[in-house]
Amino acid sequence: MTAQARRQRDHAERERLIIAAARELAESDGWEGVTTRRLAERVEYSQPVLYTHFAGKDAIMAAVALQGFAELADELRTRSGLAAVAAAYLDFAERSPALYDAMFSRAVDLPFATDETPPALRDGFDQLRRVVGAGEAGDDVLTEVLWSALHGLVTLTRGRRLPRELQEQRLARLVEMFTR
Amino acid sequence: MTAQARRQRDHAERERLIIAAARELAESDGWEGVTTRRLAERVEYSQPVLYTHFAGKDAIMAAVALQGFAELADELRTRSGLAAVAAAYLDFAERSPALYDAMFSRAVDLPFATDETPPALRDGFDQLRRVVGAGEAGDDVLTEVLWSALHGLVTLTRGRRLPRELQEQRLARLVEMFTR
DNA sequence: GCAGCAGATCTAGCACTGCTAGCACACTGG
DNA sequence: CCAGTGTGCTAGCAGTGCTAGATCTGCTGC
Repeated sequence: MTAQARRQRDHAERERLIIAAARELAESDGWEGVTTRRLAERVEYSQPVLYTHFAGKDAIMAAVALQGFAELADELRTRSGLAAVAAAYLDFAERSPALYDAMFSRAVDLPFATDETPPALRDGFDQLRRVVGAGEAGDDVLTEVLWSALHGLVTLTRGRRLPRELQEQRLARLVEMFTR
Repeated sequence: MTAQARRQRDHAERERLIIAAARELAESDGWEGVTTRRLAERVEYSQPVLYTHFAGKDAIMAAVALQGFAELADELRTRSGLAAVAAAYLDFAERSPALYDAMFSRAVDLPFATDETPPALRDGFDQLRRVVGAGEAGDDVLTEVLWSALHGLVTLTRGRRLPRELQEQRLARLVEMFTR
């Protein structure tokens, strides 16, 4: 029994290791640089081991994304006011681009906007809703618009479609529009 | 001379063919479904022929994107008013998802937001600026915010992060914020 | 009209990707 | 100490973008 328990514990520990390694690798080389071989080498196992933990590369990205949802929600929760929360959102995306990609850009097999949506993800959305104007009808729509604008700023900037320079001004304008 | 001229003409013609085939293939199977082999088969040549026209797959995507910029700018130009232009933008993205991806989401080797930015791309941005409120200082920033919001709506919806259903309401809210 | 050259095109292959089948080993329980 | 289970490995499949070298076509000058 203890042997089996230890095995389970080791298994879970190795799973954390894989997720952490994938995240680091993605953050330094981008997700296209995260190959099963490089990842396996990093955790000092052979590739097939990865598949005893995850169904495939997509599932690994989903696991990393899930971590990100929790972290983002936590960071947003500590701020009060629309300006601070929105700035924290952009800052998060800037600080952890690969993590942000896994969460919001990459095609990943997670149930969004349904009943089985992960709590952490729902939590992050709630943080946005909190500062948009509480309680009124149609708030979800307004929150979604805010989210879209923030997400657009992030992706257009990262994709070099928008220069990084004036981002503060854009954020200020956006916040202004939502506070009137 | 005529022989060489004809050869150049044929070459240009085949290049158009490749771009069209890539676009069709991407629109039906997504860009990850556009492989050099499938593309070559479609135009009835071998893969290496593609490399006499383009430096690589990225360059092919860039060529397709360039077409898209021109088409989008044309469509936006025919509308008047913020609501109509914004709706046309979303409609374009909805109708040609792969084209839109090449233009705004995929990592593509095109000079954005610099002096050598393709005229067609600059033109599209000008169409947005036209309806945001003409002439005033800081209009570029405001236009960029609008663009970001539209882009965010497109990508979050396509990535299944937002359900498609309430898109008209989101658009209406967004337009409302920009018209006050 | 023909020889020879030049350039365009193809076949074959490289190094890589995600993923999997099947074997070997080590560790567990008796 | 032995049987059996289950874990992890080696090797390989089918596919990717891209390229080197041979081949073959068609033009050019005699």
